[in-house]
Amino acid sequence: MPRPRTPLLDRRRIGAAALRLADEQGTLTIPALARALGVAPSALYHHVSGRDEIISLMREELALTTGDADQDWSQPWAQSLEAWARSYLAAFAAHPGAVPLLAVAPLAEPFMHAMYEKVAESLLAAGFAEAQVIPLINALESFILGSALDLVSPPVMVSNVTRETAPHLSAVLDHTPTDHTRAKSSFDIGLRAMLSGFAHLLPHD
Amino acid sequence: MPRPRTPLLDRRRIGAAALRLADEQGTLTIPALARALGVAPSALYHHVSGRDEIISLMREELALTTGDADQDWSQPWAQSLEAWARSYLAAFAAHPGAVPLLAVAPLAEPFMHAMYEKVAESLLAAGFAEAQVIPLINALESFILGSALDLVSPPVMVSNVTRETAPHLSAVLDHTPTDHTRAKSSFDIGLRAMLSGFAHLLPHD
DNA sequence: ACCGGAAACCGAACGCCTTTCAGTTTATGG
DNA sequence: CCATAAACTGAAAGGCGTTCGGTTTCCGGT
Repeated sequence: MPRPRTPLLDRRRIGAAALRLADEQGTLTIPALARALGVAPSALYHHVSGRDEIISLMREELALTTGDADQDWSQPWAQSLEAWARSYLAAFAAHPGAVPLLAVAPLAEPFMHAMYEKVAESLLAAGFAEAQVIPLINALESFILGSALDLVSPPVMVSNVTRETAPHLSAVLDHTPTDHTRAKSSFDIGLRAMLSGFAHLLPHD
Repeated sequence: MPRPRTPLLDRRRIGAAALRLADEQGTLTIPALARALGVAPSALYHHVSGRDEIISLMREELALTTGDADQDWSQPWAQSLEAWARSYLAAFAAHPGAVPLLAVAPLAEPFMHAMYEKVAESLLAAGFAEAQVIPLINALESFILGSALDLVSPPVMVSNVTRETAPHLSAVLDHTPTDHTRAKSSFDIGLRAMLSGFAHLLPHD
């Protein structure tokens, strides 16, 4: 078969299809991706260097399709940061099947820089020390990523054995939902705790 | 070749060898694991159902070799929790090459229950509501897991382009180390923030 | 308007990995 | 003591990631 009159592939389309596929199937294979794109597997290698780069493109696609533009950075820093964290998690949660893939992938720089710049500006304006800003962002990001993994991990089954050998654990588990609201409320409580902890680092506090 | 007089394999040895191998090589393949154990690849399938179960065994091994026994749960809850979190992260950090594998693996229940029971007891005694305990533990665990991934992720390179387009980000990056102490201080600041945030949930506060 | 080179894709092939299965020898227990 | 199960081997199937040579189409310079 010949070269098509109009190209079938470009990096953007590859990333989008890969994200959709990984989200639906939970795995990403080159043959499946090529099939979804209507192309032979080898065609992909004219646009990307390999599977790892495809995963990077998935993260770019995630950043692009995530509405991070509709974010109000003029609010007080804590509200901005909370909104940022929630939209960040929501982006992952929108593609549950792809999270395990994206979690261990190195982040695509250029698309993160714009966000980072805004967060850094907000935190500096709030009075945080320059040496604190990156650790603050990293800590929050680690929490978000860990929460995303928690969100998509299979629900924890509690064996009946636990009841006799671990009374306190059983007691608190009785007060905990087993569905996906558990991960959501864990994120809520952790996010608020972390943000209120950040507030105590400010000088005038 | 025949059945050996004394078995060469058991689940414990498989898990230990897999953890060591993944830590050193960064990847885990059945042929390499079999080679390390001095057996044929097919021999492994008489003890485990497949690769996924081997990864579960790695987590068991991690829990077993981690000194979580030398933990003093009689301290004030915040100190106990901080010590727990630090030893948890240290366990991951001791096997950097295996972290990406372990991060996305479902956790091996029975080995977590003992720890969870202790944490739950400590938090209940401190006065936290029963419905809060599991979310608190989950939030902390998500942060720890995310930090472990951050710890082993390749150092973020800052392109020079950033300097003109993202002045605030550049400024704070100048005050941030690029080596692995960055991830460590991010964990420190996040952990303290989260714990102090937890304290505010207590009624008498 | 032409033509050489690059671009875009296909098909086949290689090497590796996971998993299965039939066979061989040794331990075990009733 | 012997049948049965356990522990391992070797070969083979099927899949995946990747490379490479081949074919057709587009494009830029003259």
